[in-house]
Amino acid sequence: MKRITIKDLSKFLSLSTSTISRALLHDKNVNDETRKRVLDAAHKMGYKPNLTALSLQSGQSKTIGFVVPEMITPFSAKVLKGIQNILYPLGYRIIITQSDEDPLIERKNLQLLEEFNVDAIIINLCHETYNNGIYQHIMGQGIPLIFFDRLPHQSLDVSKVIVNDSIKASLMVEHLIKTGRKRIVYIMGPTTIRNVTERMNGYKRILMKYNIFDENLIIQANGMTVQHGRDIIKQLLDKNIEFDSIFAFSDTLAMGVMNYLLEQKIRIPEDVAVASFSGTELSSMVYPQLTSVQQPLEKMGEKAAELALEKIKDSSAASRSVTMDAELVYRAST
Amino acid sequence: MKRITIKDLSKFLSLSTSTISRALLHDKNVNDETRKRVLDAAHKMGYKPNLTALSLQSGQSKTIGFVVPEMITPFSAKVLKGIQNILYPLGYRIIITQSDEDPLIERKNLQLLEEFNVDAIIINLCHETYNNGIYQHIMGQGIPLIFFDRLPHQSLDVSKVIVNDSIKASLMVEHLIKTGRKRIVYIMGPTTIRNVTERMNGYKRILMKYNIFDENLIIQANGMTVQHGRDIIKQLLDKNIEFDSIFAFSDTLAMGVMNYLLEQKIRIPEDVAVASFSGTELSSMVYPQLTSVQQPLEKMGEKAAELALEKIKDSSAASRSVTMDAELVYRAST
DNA sequence: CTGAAAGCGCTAACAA
DNA sequence: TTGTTAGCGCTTTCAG
Repeated sequence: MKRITIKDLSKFLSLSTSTISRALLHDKNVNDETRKRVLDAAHKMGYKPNLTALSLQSGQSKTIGFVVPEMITPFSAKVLKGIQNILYPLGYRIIITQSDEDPLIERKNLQLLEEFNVDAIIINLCHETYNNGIYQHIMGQGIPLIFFDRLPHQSLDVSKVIVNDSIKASLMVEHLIKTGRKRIVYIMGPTTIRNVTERMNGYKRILMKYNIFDENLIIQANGMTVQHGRDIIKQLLDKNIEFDSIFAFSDTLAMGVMNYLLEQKIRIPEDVAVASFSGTELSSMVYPQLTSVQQPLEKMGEKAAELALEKIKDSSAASRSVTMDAELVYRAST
Repeated sequence: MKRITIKDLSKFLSLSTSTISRALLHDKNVNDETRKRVLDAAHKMGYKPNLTALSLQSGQSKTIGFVVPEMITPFSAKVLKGIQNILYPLGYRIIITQSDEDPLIERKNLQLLEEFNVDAIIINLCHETYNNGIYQHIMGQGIPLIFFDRLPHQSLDVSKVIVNDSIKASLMVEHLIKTGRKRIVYIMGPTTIRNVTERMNGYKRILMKYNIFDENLIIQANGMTVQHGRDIIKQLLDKNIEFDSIFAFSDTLAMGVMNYLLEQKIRIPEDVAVASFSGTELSSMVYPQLTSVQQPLEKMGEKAAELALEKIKDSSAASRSVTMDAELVYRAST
C-alpha cells in the first residue's frame, strides 16, 4: 500500500539515503557490492521513485502541455501518439487541453498550463484569431512553445513542425488535372490559419501553370467542421457555378462536401471528384473513400516532442523549423 | 521569469511564510488587515502556488490517469472533455494513455500510470482479453479504478459509469421493426466486452417479443474498426442470408457496413436500414447520416471524474455504479 | 494572531 | 566510498 521510499531502503540496508540515491542513479562513486545490494533490495521491495519529489528538487515539472483545437477527428490523437512515444519513456507527463476552436478557451488552456508549471507547450492553434499576446507572455515566462500544423501568421521565435503544404497541394491539384478535371474548386478554411493560404498558393500555382485558374472557384468556409463543408458547397451549387472537382482544405470539410453532393444525387467521383488535405483515418472511413494528402502525424508529434526537449535542456537553444514530407494517397473519390 | 514563491512574499512583507500561507489559504487565524496585504501583494507580484510542492506535501500527485482503447473516434475525447470539466478547475492533471485495443499496451499503460503515482485511474477497457491481474494489483496499491463504458465480465469492486445498454438496444431494434423491418441483423463486437452481450440481450428480447428472432442474424465482427465492419458484412452477403436492416454494436462497425453496402450498390435505407450504438459525431459525419443510440459521453466523463474524487477523498468509500440514460437519435440511415 | 521548526522524497555539496 | 546537511515550496503542528 504505502510506497517504498529511499528512506525505507536506507533503514533496511543500514546505509545513508545519499548512498542509496547514488546507487540508484548509477553514480560511479559507489562500491560495486553496495550498488548491487541496493539495486536488489530496491527491486525486491518494489521501490519506485517519487516523481513529484524529483520535480520539486529539479525545479522542472516534468510535464509538458499539449494544446489542440479539437479531438473530434483523429488528427490530434495521432500527433499525441507521437509525443507520447518520445516523452513517456522519459518520465514526462503530458497534459492535454482542447480549445474547441475557440481562442478564448485556448487562452484559458494556456493559462492553465502555465499554472501547472509545464516545462514546455506543444500547440496547434485554433482558428478564428490569434492569441499572440499570450503566446508571448508564455514564452516570457521561460516556457518554450512549439507549434505544429497550424501556425500564426506573424513570426514568433519558436520551433515548429509543418509539412510542405504548398508543394503537396500543387501535386494533389495536378492529380485532379491529370484525371481530366478542369474546373477545380478550392475550399479554404479560415484564412487566419497560415496553411490555408499556403495550400491556396499551391493550388493557384499549378492552375496558373495549366492556364485554368479561375478565382471564382476559390471559396471560403466559415470553419472547419463537416457542417461548414456542407454549407459552403450548398452555396456554391446555389450559385450555379460549374465545377467538376473539389480540393478541400481538410478532411472534415471534404466530408461535408461529399455528404451534400451525394444527397443531391451528384455522383463521386463520376460527376465531381473530391480530394482533401489532412490524412486522418477519416479519409478511409467514409464512402467513397477520400483521396487526400496524408501527413505523417505521428512522426510530426515525435519531432515536436524532440524540439520541445531541445528547448527544455537548453533554454537558449535556437528555434528550429522542421518541414516534413506529406504523401499523396489516391482513393475512390477521385 | 523566476516564479514568485511564498518566501518572496514573506521577505517583501516582512511576515513569516506560515502567515503568508495561512492568508493564502483563507485560514481564519489571520488578521483581516494582514490577509488583505498578503492577497494584494500576491496578486500584484503574480504569485502562483507551486503545485509540485503541494503534491509532495500532501502525498497526492493531483494527477489522474485516463486509459482508453483508442482515440480514432471522438468517443474518448468526449468523455475526456467531461473529465476535464470537473478535474481541471480542481487543479488535477490528467494523463492520457491509448491502448490501441491491445491488452499488452493497456497493461504497460497502467504500469506507467502507477509509476506516475496517479491518485486514481479512469479506464475504458480494450477488447480482446482482460488484464484482471493488473487491475487488482493497481487497486491493491490503493489506486482507485473507475470503469466506464466497457466493463470486464467478472465483478471487481470498482465504481463504474455505464448506460442502459440493453434497454436502449431493445428500443432501437423496435424502431427498426416499426419502420417495417423484419430481418434485422445484429453485428456484435468481441464478446470479451460486456456491453456486446448486453446489447445483444436487448436485441434478442425485443425480437422474441415480436416473434421474429432468428439466431442466424447474429454475427460477430473480429474487432471494432471500420474494416472489421466491412469484413463481416461481406461475409454475410456472401452467405446469401436475407436481411433488411442492421443493428451494429458501434458507429465504426456501422460505417464499415454502410461503405461496403454502398459499394455493392445496395441503397441505405431503401434496401437496408442501418442503426448503431455509440453516438459520436461520426454518426452525423457520414452519408447517409447514421441513426444511433447516443450516449451522454461528456456527462459520463464528468460522472466518472466525480466517482474518482469520491474514492480519492475517502479511500474506503463504497463503490458506486452509475447508469446513465442514452438517447435514440433517428437520422437518414433508417 | 503570528512565528519557528519540522517534514513530504529526493539530490547534491561538503565532510569525513 | 560513505555520511551529514541543506534545501526545492509548501503546509502544519507547536509555541509564543
